[in-house]
Amino acid sequence: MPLSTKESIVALAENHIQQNGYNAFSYHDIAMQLDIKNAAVHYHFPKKEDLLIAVVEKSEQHFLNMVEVSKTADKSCLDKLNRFLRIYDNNLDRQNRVCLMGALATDLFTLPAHLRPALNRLVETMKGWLTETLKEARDTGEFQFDGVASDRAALICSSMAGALQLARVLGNKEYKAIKYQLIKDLIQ
Amino acid sequence: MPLSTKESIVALAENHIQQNGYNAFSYHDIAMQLDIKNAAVHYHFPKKEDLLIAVVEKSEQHFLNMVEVSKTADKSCLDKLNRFLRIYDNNLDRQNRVCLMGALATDLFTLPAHLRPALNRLVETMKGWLTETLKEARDTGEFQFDGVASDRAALICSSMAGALQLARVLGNKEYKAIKYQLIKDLIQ
DNA sequence: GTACTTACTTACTAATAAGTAAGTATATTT
DNA sequence: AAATATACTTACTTATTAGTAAGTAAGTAC
Repeated sequence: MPLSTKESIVALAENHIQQNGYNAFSYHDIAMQLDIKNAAVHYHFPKKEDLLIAVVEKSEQHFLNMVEVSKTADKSCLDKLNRFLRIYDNNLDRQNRVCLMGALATDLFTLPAHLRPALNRLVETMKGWLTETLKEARDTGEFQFDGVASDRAALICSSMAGALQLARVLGNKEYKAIKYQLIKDLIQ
Repeated sequence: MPLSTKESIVALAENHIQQNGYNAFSYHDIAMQLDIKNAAVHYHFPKKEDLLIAVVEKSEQHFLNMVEVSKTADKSCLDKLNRFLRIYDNNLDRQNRVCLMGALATDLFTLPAHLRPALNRLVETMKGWLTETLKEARDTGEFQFDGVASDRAALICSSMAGALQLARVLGNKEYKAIKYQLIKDLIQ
């Protein structure tokens, strides 16, 4: 089924944010793309921060859906990890989008305060799932790594966020090199 | 000696960019901080992009100075690596600044085209020096790691960029965990 | 069929932005 | 002493932005 106007606004806003950051798009941009007026966007999301929260919450929902699919579809922890990393691959493929955390981190202190718990929740959810996956993999002997699993999860999240950004500056080859380095460090 | 007005403008712009991004500061902000007028900033840097280029070039110069100091001051490659990582530590200490690459990556495609070679040069310079340091350390047996040294250097650059961003969202504990994980993976 | 809701449009406001043109005071050069 | 360069200020323009108030057309509820 086609997206409602409201859903389309969120999808376009997400894309703008991950393409150029929160400050680089206006309600007018989105209105034009949907062939509606500025005020129609305000009807659905009165303040720009309402739209931002919706984008972050949609992204968390999207991740939780991925987790559900993973439960039945992935047989190994490497499968799970690869599914996780595909989130970043997809961003790279969509015209070098950066990840949502990376896109919002720089502007974070200029953004409305109640964005922060929403973003924190999203990142904790992602890092938490990755931590559990790493623990499980180390228990079964599938992965080997030193230190605390949650620290390793934080390293992977920050590396991938940085990799998408570095790819913009140095090229996409860098992204792949970083990604395979991270995997190799786990399977040895 | 005190900074000239021109130098102060660059220093303040750098700080704004790494604090809140390129789009979140105006010439008016800088003028106010220096108790001069809007147009005085335009006198020194006619276009905002001129100021941006100056910030990136100053940052590269700063790095090259660090390299010179390192040549005589650092006895081991671990000393060199720690000096490199101190760049990021200093950003964390200065009210959770993100690194310049990370700050500009999100907005990159909205920025004037001639910013890109300047930023590319800065990042290549940093990555190049880190690559040489890693090679040297592996040759002497000080560090151990798999794969190509330049890939490992890319991983460290992206991880640290991401770590500063993740620290904003999840807290500074994450930063330290990521940093020590990276070092531990080299010295084992 | 009347009240109410949904999803908008029209038409605006207020604020902020980058950038410019013209003028001025002070120092430097010739 | 006159000309010129430096480092600004004053006063402005143009463009863009988030946000709003009031109106409307089409559907839904009762």
